[in-house]
Amino acid sequence: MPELPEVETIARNLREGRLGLQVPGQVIVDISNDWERQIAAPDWKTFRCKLRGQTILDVQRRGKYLVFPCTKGTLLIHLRMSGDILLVDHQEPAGGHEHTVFHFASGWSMRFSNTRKFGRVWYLEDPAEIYDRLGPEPLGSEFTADWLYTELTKRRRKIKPLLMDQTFLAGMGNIYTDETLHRAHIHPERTSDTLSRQEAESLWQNIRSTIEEGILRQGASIDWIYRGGDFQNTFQVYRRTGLPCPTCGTPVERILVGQRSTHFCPKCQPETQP
DNA sequence: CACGAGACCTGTTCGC
DNA sequence: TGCGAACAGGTCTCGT
Repeated sequence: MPELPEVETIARNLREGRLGLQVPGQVIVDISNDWERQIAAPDWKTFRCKLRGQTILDVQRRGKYLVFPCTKGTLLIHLRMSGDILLVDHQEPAGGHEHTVFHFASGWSMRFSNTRKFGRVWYLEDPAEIYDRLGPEPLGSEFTADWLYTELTKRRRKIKPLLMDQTFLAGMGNIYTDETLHRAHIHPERTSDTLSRQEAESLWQNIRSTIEEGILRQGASIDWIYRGGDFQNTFQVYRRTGLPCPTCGTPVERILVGQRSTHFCPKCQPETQP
């Protein structure tokens, strides 16, 4: 589910107290867990032991990871497809999918709701081991049009799976990739090294503007997972199969690319370079 | 190196 | 109405 804009929104909400509690400054008195596989590293016992008593100093984001720097090490959470973070009073009855709960000294709990159990939690002395495997941030200064063009040229991969490869670029998911490629008029199956300099420039521009708009709109809320955002109201192609392309009226098509549902306009995004 | 298939999970929606 | 199939915002591993 959550891609960069949704994770960024959650991080800001937790950091700024928009869910009723500011997480920075909270002291973790204990952690409970009813599904150990959710703890990716270290093992659950060590995780609980090491994190108990620590203070959360901040809430940040890197790629699609939520990052909680603590007194000693760093807590990281990846929400994957169906994860969410809830802040509630200790007394609040538990939902059915909250497998890891952080109990704060303030009487509040931070619960990791994770319906499909894909999400994972880490406690690391040094988060570099996660960061090192991630590509640049789309809104960061290392991600330039020059860099993108050069890197596209070095590979011969379909553009959509490449943009979603977190080691290439950190944060793009299925929604934002489909919307970005539509805005840039690039077919999702174009091979990366066939993009012209001008197309790479447009792609760079549209990656940034799509992500920025997603953050401004506080992400997308679709299906039964409501996150408060309204980016879904601006979708041009994502999950709009058969509906007219807002630009040219041609029905939006759905194909599979890299096993992922892919939506595009066959007229605005031709397979061959115009 | 690039790609496809399968795995990991539960819930909702769709088609007959 | 009921029931199985398809599908869902992500990532990992394995085989070709």
